[in-house]
Amino acid sequence: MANRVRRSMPILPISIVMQLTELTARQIRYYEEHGLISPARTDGNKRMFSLYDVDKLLEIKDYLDQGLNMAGIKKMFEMASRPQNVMSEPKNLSDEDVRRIFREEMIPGKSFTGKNFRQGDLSRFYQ
Amino acid sequence: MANRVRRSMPILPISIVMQLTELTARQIRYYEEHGLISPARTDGNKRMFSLYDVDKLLEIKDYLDQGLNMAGIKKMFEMASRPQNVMSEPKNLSDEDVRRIFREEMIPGKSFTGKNFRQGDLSRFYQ
DNA sequence: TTCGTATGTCATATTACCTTACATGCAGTT
DNA sequence: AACTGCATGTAAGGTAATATGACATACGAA
Repeated sequence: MANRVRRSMPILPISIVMQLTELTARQIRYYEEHGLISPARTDGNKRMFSLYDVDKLLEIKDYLDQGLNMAGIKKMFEMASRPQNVMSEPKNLSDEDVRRIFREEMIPGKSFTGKNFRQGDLSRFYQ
Repeated sequence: MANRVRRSMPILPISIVMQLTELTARQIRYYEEHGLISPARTDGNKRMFSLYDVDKLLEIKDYLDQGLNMAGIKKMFEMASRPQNVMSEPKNLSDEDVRRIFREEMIPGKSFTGKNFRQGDLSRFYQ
């Protein structure tokens, strides 16, 4: 379907991300400082966030509620970003496969049903 | 489908709208001055645009290319925002009907196929 | 030419964001 | 109780990205 804004396009200023996530600027910057997100920057050094970043911030909130710390959350993201080794057989995945899997499993909004993603967080902003 | 950002939510600063539409700030403000768009404002008076606003700006560009002036474009928007009188019979539309028609015919992204909307303008920002 | 329209450009003001630094509340340790 | 580390609050000082208003300009129509 061709009618969905690119989730990776940096279009949101921090003020809007604060509203969408109910996080403070301090929190958002702190998470960036610890490598959990990497928002784009304008020429003038202002952070610009994508919808993908917003999804990630909501995940971070959730993990924090569950008692994880920065290091733990970072690990979770690292795990989620590589194809998991379900069986022990070598899979012989091509780069293209990896990219497809990443897209389908990691990027929220593609398959919202995976266990890595909670449903309903962004639902108030969708119609 | 529940997975589309509310098109009416003001989330975009003017700099991003400039990129998305390839309009200058001057142009965007001028169109607002003439009542073609009505972006929201922050507490500090900065304009914040919705995706709906972006669609409208792209329409304005198109109409300008076709030689319309501000007044003409405004009329077009007024026309598009009311249910057109296809047959001369009284239709007995309920308020709910009117709202549905408005949604389906006016709001871009719902039915992108109507003659009121050009396809492909925003396509580079969608996937 | 003169006029109107859409847009460019500049000056000046203010907001929204930046970084840095220090403060604070709390959970575990010792 | 005192000490530590972590996540967050908060304040100071700097600047990018807006805002408005005024004047300039290109161009087509009268």
